[in-house]
Amino acid sequence: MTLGRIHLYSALKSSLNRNPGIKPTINLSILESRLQRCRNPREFLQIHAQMTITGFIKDTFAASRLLSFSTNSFFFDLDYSRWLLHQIENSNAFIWNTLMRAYMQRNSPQNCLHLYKLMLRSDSVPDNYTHPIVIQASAIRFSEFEGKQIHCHVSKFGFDSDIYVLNTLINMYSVCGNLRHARLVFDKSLILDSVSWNSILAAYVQAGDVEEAVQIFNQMPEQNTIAANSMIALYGKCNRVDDARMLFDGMDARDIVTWTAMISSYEQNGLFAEALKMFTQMNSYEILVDEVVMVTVLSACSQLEAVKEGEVIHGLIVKVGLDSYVNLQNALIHMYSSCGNINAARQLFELGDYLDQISWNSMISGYLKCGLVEEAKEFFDAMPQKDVISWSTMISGYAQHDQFSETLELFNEMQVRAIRPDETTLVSVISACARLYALEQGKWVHAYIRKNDFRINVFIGTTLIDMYMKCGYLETALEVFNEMEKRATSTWNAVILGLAMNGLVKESLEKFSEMERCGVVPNEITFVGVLGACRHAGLVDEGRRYFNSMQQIYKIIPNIKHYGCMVDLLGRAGLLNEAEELIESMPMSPDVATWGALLGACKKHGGTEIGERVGKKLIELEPQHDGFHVLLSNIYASKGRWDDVMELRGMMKQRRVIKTPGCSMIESNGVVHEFLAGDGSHPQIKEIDEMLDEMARRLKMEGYRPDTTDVAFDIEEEEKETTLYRHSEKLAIAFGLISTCPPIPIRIMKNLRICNDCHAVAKIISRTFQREIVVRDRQRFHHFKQGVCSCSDYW
DNA sequence: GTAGGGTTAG
Repeated sequence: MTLGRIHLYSALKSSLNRNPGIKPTINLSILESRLQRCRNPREFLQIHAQMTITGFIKDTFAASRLLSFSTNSFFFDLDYSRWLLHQIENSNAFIWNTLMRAYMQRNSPQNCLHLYKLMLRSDSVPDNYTHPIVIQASAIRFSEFEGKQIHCHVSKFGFDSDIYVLNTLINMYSVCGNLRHARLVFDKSLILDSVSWNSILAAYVQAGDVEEAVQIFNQMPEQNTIAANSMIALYGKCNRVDDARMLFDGMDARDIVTWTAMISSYEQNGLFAEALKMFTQMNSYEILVDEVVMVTVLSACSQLEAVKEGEVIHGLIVKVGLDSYVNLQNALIHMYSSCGNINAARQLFELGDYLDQISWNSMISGYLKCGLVEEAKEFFDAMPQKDVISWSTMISGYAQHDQFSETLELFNEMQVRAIRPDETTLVSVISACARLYALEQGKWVHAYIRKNDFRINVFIGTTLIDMYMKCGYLETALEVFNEMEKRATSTWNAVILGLAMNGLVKESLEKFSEMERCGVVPNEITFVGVLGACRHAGLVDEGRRYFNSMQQIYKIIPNIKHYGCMVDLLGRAGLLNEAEELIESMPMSPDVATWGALLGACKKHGGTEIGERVGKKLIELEPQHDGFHVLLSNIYASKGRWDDVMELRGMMKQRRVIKTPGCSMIESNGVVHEFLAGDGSHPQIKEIDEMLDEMARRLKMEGYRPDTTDVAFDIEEEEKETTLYRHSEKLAIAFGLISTCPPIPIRIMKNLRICNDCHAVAKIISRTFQREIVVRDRQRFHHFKQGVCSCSDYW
């Protein structure tokens, strides 16, 4: 197009040259009036040709009018203006500035800077307007290197004391993160105006340095609205919403930015209702709303799932004509889908004129939020363009809906398509590995992270620790922890929970002390870990102490999980009455898990009276739950009350309660093998049987007697032993002995809790076969080594 | 020509 116009220009010029007789005159006032009427490139080119022929183009001011027009006209692109600039013989700084500014307006700082270089090589000398433009260009490119070079030019050309130049320099250094230089320019500057103060304040605000920002703000000769607005926003970001509000209340001139900053402060601190209240208040002052405040308020509605308020705001957006902002469209899509109204979101999406990648991605996440995983996948597959976030949204969506195999599959597909995942994607993938116990996959992702230079940030690190802990890889988990530069509370939590889960109770509680010493504030989850640690080791007194200090020192109100831990801790220690009293004292209604803990304790400690009561209650509450029937039946069985056992089994049959079969998994050469109790379906069952016989022989030599107390069937002792003998974990151990070699531990995952007998057997096997055995049951880990278990037989 | 508010996708 540009070339076409230039050809057109040449044609016009030569035609005018061929008719020297009709050489029209042109002067400044004619030029102005003709430019004013100029509506298309042809007219413009005629003017240009005329100016060239008449030599009027040599008039620098006239030439600048021409160029300026071209940069503002919609029918020329800047390549043309640039060509035009090179046609001008007597150009000056104003002309160069005009084009450089035009490049900035069109978001092209690189062209702006390139032009500056050309300018330096030309006859034109930069003026006081030139440097602010190019400094801004390097700021937009976050290029401190370029900015510094221009800073040198500023000195060279003697603009050291131009306040515009200095203020732009402060801004550039602050944007590039060089606070020190920003401050240096500020301090050296002899004239400071409100923009200088606002700029240096902005530097500290951007860096999140509240203390320094407050100091600057207080030193300011006059605290203007712009500065106060930034301070409100900064307070909000630093969780100092009260300070923000105080400043807000003290202001006498508030504009839309002030209100937005305050509303967003509330929002960032989770005070969504307060944010909405502020918005209502703002409207009563008849302040004109804009798209920024609307986006903020819609986000509050999403968080509150306040669809009614969201609809009102939607109406307002349409009424004031802001509905063509794509950001607002997206915020609306998000709001509706967060509130569960996927149809409204879908409608907006389908009717939307201005959609972008975020709109598409928001729809995927909308479907996922509404639990429509398949629809999300269909939408994902149909997308014209997928970016990392599309992939990551879908991948984490699968993970959040417990579809872990799909998570890994989609991640693999991403690899096949050679799309580089980002940290967030990896977090979902690692957590899926943890949930699937897919240790090999998880290790692969860890290696992948290292190989591809991903930063192990807090999230990735914490997830890796969690995965390794859940897979029983303590050392690697701790290695990751030690290598991390930054640790959040959740990171400490992962270690505390993980160590406890793996039976290292002492170490777990030590980590908690270390956390306190490091000044990291524990949260609810930390205490779930700490109390869980106490529970695993039966540390009743410590447990009570932590339970109290959690409330008194850290002001954490115990939740149902904390109560559950305490009930379990007390119950397992045989303090059945105290456990039951604690349940009675709970402010919230106890859940099934809490009663279940008590029931388990009753089974362990023969608390038949409480057990029967609790068991019956639980069965009433959850008639389909197999575990409670089994526990109660075990309680009856241990007392030889076979009639009650039979009755219960009849009831189970009648209610079609299916007892979850014990299932153990073991990974060998990257393949996961599954064994059910009494399972004879494995292709290597013959060898497994032989190994089981060998195991039995050695066990006998060790003087082992089968522990049949967990077998709740009214059958002969010998038969009980046979049932025990084929428990899924024993099959898996036998297979592990055949298929893996020392010193690699035999790693087994079990869906239920390990029974007394298998526990005893695993201990002996670990000694007589000189093999480490790691069993992860649904509660915790058991590391068997040299005849001892990490749980110290307390579980 | 320089300075302020933001979220919407994981």
